[in-house]
Order: sequence, then structure tokens, then C-alpha cells
Amino acid sequence: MIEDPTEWQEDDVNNHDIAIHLQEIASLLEISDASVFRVRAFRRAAEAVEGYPESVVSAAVAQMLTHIEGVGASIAADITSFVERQSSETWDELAQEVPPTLLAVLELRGLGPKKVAAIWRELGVVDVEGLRQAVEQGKVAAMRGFSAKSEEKLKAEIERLGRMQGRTLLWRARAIATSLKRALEALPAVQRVAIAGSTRRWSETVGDLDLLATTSGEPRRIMESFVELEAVGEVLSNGPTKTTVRLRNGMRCDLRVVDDGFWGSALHHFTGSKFHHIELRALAKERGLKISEYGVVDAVTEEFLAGAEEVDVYAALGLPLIPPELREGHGEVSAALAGQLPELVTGKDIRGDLHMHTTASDGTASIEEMARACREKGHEYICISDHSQAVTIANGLTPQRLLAHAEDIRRVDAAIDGIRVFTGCEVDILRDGTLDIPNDVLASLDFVVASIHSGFHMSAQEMTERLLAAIESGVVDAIGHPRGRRLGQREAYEMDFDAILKAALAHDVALEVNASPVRLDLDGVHCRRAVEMGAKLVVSSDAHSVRGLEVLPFGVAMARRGWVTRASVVNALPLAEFCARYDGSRGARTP
DNA sequence: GCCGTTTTCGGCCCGACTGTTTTCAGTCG
Ligand SMILES: Nc1nc2c(ncn2[C@H]2C[C@H](O)[C@@H](COP(=O)(O)OP(=O)(O)OP(=O)(O)O)O2)c(=O)[nH]1
Ligand SMILES: [Mg+2]
Ligand SMILES: [Mg+2]
Ligand SMILES: [Zn+2]
Repeated sequence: MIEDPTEWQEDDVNNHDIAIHLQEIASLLEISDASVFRVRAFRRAAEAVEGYPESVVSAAVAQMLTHIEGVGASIAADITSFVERQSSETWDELAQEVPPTLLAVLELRGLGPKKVAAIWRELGVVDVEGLRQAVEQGKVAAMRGFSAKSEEKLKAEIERLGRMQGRTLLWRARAIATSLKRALEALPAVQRVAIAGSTRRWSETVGDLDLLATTSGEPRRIMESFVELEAVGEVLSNGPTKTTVRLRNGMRCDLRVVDDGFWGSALHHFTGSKFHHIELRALAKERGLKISEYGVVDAVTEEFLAGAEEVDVYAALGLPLIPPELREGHGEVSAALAGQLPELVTGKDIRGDLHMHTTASDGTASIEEMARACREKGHEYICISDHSQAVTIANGLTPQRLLAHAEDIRRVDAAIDGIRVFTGCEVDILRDGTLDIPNDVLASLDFVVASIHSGFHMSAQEMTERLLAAIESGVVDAIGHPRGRRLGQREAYEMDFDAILKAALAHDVALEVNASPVRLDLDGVHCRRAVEMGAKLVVSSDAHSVRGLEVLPFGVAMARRGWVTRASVVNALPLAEFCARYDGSRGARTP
């Protein structure tokens, strides 16, 4: 138990680290042949920790861990222990029995817990290097369950291990998936094609692509054509209804083909997530039904009841359709049961874009070019928000340049028809929490975004105070990319997110949902917490070019993944209402 | 290990592909 909260440094451990620890326990348990349900309990808890919007370390200190779904007394003790000393009783005991270096061996495709246990117990292999040697000496092929062929595959997998690519950013996954979808649609006998899996759920990163196609004819015919596609490299597994390939670009892709009559249930199955399925299928089971990709059927007679369209699957359980973005096993099934699903914000609800750059700082288009492009997109209003002077590499604006820039923006606004162009700035929040532009200058602008672009290395407490100072400044309308994470490059900075939310609510400051593909910040998990606390959001492109304006749907997706409704989104306000709140200086507004 | 508008004990989602398993386990989705 943690006695004194000052004893630990919360920067040391984050939610992801804890989730990894629980996943590793699950894997070691599998190798030691523990109950599959015990293993699943650890994996479910890991998933819940990963998706927990607040610091799990804080929850541990407050002894609130068992409030996390799937975390009971035992796993709570493991987490608390991990927070204190980066390990736990369960892990320590397991590590006595099973060498943790086997976890890397388990990463190899085709080697699951049973086979890893076999090569460990029978050959004494404890790590990848040991396995490489055993393979070279031909020891593996001689074992039961292996062969010369499987040994060759293993050899190739070990070679690949070094250059395995991780998860792919959502925007790239969607681009690749879309072109594959088109290629499949062009094949004869294909009826419908859908992008499924984590890509359809708009997960911020994607492990592999999952595509569904339906046919009136022989699924095998589609598979034959699929593996011949230009984009396809190696075929990893190839059955009549499911094929797995590695694309030439390195991504893996699964194609599932079923009869068109199963379109709905197959799409539902292949969209996931796994945890959504476990919950929904358990519910069906309680009601004497069974859900699979082949429909909702009577558990006893197997009589087909529903599955032509996705909505039918849910309807068979008396539920409304749950949008793909919510299907993460994070309470959406109970919410649907209670009739409490939110009416999610949509792209159509978005009336304007309030964060974009021009040639005045590091953008490539003029004010007018951005305004015209946004008018084309149907926006009613935009705000030009160039960088402030601290961001020297982005040619950030001094107060003088900013005032002149604001005049330019007003001139464009006066000259252009069909869209309002508001004055703004993306002002830096300096290390001490002050803003990079004097308050009176900022107060003369319509909409001010305040962001952090440097000085990330500080304690959670310092970072929280820094952000709070900006929120309380009285001249800021939104916090830009609030958590500062860049996918694959930088973790979010540590902070007391709830404290930020409370202050944002109190001072009427919105939190940005930055749609830039490497940011996606806030993400779904934190959007959900934000609106739960009553805070407002603003979904912005942060475009640095006309093309950059196209990313807005990714921001909308994060909001949707966060259970966000239109009412919580500032730029879902129609122009008149937006004007009533923001036109003119912030000072004129009562908080 | 977790959990409860049927349960504090007894359940826990369901199916495709691979390979050597001669009747299905292991791995993966
Ligand atoms: N019922 C059931 N369905 C599963 C299971 N595992 C995967 N699926 C379904 C739902 C998944 O969304 C879909 C594709 O599987 P993937 O492994 O590709 O997962 P997903 O795309 O969700 O995430 P990813 O980004 O690829 O890691 O297959 C499972 O254990 N049970
Ligand atoms: Mg996938
Ligand atoms: Mg997949
Ligand atoms: Zn920025």
C-alpha cells in the first residue's frame, strides 16, 4: 500500500507501462498453462488500464483501483505494487517459474504459449537467440508438433523480428485500405466491400487492415483474385473464407469473404472489437441466442434470426445500433441496454475550423486561400491562428506582426462573401505559464488557442500549473493539442488532467481535438473524460496548407470515440451563436 | 481473476486456418 503520495514520482510510471505489465503477466500465465479465464482477466484489466482517462497511479494512491472495470482486489494489489517498485507479487512468482525472456519468443508468428512452453521445457530454450541456435541445429524440427517445414518458417520469422514494423497511423491505414477496397470492388462476382477492424472504428493506430467482401458466388474465386492484386506481397494463410497477406508496403491485411446474406453479421464480426464481441455475445447467450459472423441464431436450433444488415444484429437483442467508434468494450453495451447511448457529433455538425496557419507563420497558403478553401468545404466560419514569436522555427509572430496580421485578416473577412474569417492566434504557453503575447493584444482577437511547443520536461505538477495559468489568463478560448503527444514520437506530458478539465469548465475554455494525423489530441479516451466533466471541445484541423484542411474527419472521429455529442462542441455552433459568444474581444464576454 | 434485475459460486464468445493431430490442438482473428 502506498502510505505517502510524495514518496513516488508519478512521472515514473504511466498507464501504458501498467497495461504492459498486466499483458506480460497474462502471457507468462499462458506459457505456464494457467486457466484461460485467468489469462483473459489480466488482458481485460490491461485494456481497461490503457483506456483509463486519468492517471492509474493516482487511482492507486486513492485506493480506487477496483472501480476500474475488470480490476478486482488481486489485480489492484499487483498494480499498486507495480507503482511502488515496478514489479508485483504475481509477476515475481511467475518469473521464478517461467523465464520472462520467453516473452520475446512469444512474439514470433506461429509460436503460441503451448509451443513456446514445449521448446522451453524440452530444449531449454529461454530466449530468441537460444531458439535461433536450436533451429540451426535442427532440434526444433524433431519435436512433436513441429516439422522441417515449420522450422523453416520459424527461421524466417526470427530473421524478420528485427525489422518488424509497429502499428500504422490511422490516416495511412485508411488510405491503403481505401485503395484495396476499390481494387476488390472492381473484381467480378464481388458484391459489397467494406473496410472493417480497427480502421473502421477509427482507432488512432492500426495493427493490420481488415477487409470484408461479399459475393453471390464462390468465395474461393475472390480469394484467388485477391492474392494476385498488385499491392499484395506474401500470402501468409489462405482459406476459402479468410486470407491473410503481407502487402508490399509491409502492412498485413486480412480479407474475409462471405455470402451477401451475411453482410451485416460479418461486418459486425470483422469490425470488432474483440472485447465488444465478448460482452455482446455473452448478453446474447443469456437470452438463448448465439452471435457469430454468420448471424444471430437460436442457440439451440441454430435457426437464423438476423444478420442481413448490421442494425439487424443489434435489433435481434433489442438494442439500437452501436456506432463502430464506440465498440471498444468500454461500457457501450450497458449504455445501449439502458437506452443511454449518446447521439454522437457528426462531420455535418461541424460549422467551422478554428485552428489553421498561413504564410504569416509556417503555413503555405494565404489567408484568402485558406478562407476560400474552407468556404468550398461548406464551413460558415474559420479562425486564422498563426504561431507566436516563441516558435522561431515556424516564423512565429511578434505582437506587432500579430496586430498587423489581424488587420489583414479583417480585410479578407470584409472582402469575402459566404464565410466569416475570425482573428486569432496559436499563442505559446511559456514554461512559467505566461503567454507569449501580451494579454491586451490577445484580448483584441476573436478566438485564441494557447498551446505548448517546447519545455516538455517538467513534473506533472509543474505542467499542470503551467496549463492552469493559461486557462485562468482570461484571454484564452481553447487549449491546443492539450496532451502534447505525437504518435510514434512523443508521449503525452504528465499532468493532472481532471484539474485541467475543472479549470477549463470554470473559465469557459475549450479543449482542442487536434485532427492532425500525428497528434489526434485529445484522443477518444480523453474526449470522453472531458465531456463527462462538462468541459467543451473544439475540433480543429491545425492545417498548414489547403490540403491540411482535409483531416477534420479524424478529429470528429476522436470526438465520436469519446462519446461526444454536438452540444459539447464549440465549432458545432451555427455562425450566429458562435458570434454571440466569440465575436470581438474575449474581454467583452462574461465567463 | 472477475463478477452478479436470475447468481457470492460457477460460469466466462465464437469460428477459420494450419498441420501430421488418424479425430484435433494450437494459433490466430
Ligand atoms: N469474436 C471475436 N472476434 C475477434 C477476436 N479477435 C478478433 N476478432 C474480430 C474483431 C476484430 O476487430 C477483427 C479483426 O481482428 P484484428 O486482430 O485485426 O483486430 P483489430 O482490427 O480490432 O485491431 P488491430 O488494430 O488490427 O490490432 O476480428 C476474438 O477473439 N473474438
Ligand atoms: Mg486489424
Ligand atoms: Mg486482422
Ligand atoms: Zn501547435
